[in-house]
Amino acid sequence: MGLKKGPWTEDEDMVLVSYIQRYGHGNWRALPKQAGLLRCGKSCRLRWTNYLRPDIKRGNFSREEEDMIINLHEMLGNRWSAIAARLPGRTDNEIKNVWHTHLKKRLQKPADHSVQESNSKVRPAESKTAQVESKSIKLIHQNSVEFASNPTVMQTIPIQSSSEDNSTGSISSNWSSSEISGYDMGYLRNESMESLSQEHMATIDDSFWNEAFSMDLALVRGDASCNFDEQSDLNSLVYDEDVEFWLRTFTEVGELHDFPEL
DNA sequence: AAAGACTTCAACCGCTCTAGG
DNA sequence: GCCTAGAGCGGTTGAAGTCTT
Repeated sequence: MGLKKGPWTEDEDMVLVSYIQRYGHGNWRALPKQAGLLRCGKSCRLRWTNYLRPDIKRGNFSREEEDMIINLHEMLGNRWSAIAARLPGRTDNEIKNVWHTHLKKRLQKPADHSVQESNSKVRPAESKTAQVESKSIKLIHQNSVEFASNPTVMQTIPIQSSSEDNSTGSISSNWSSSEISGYDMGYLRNESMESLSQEHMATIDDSFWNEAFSMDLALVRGDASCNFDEQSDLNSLVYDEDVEFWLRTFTEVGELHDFPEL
């Protein structure tokens, strides 16, 4: 009712910023009236959170940020706010725009070798090993774990189950933690959830995923390492706490009752 | 130089979630 | 348990800028 729409003017920005600096923004609906703005509270909130907030980082996204978005999107899907929470100074709206205008296209470009390489890590459904990967999630259901996908040397981890069936899983030797996080978390959630039985699905609620995805940012970036010693047997398997976390998680979710060897 | 096509991104829309009464 | 208001979220829109013909 008589409220202004469309782009904000500098004057409006100044009014909004000075009001919030002085009084805060406890009640967005009341704010424009009290500040003397002909805008709805929602518009003020969006303008503040997406543009005027002092901790907003302006300017182009770095390659590192873009890579992070791609990895996080693979894991989280279109949950822009969740992705934004992992990129300090960036807003969900900004990330959403960058995704639609740049990153989606970048992933579709077949000629770009570096992108292809990146895709092969984070888009399991499109990789050559998709069939193996699809199989691997089913193995989780069958009391085993398998990080299969890499044509390099595989190591085998026998999983002790509660039943008589000692299924065998394997874990590839040359995987970095980013591959494990970006890859397995993504396909676990998006590609293969249907592969889990209903009873297992029932045990996976949002709190599980929230917890899982709030893991160390370094893992997402691929800074951390979790390489496995090819020469070693299971007892000397090298792993870091993130890998341990995931193994424990699989244990809980997929009824992998324990990893006695670990 | 002009017109149309394309791209970008701030802002809006409508739905969902949550807290409080 | 129901209702309501406020806030948050993801999808969509459209104005402005840029590129192409």
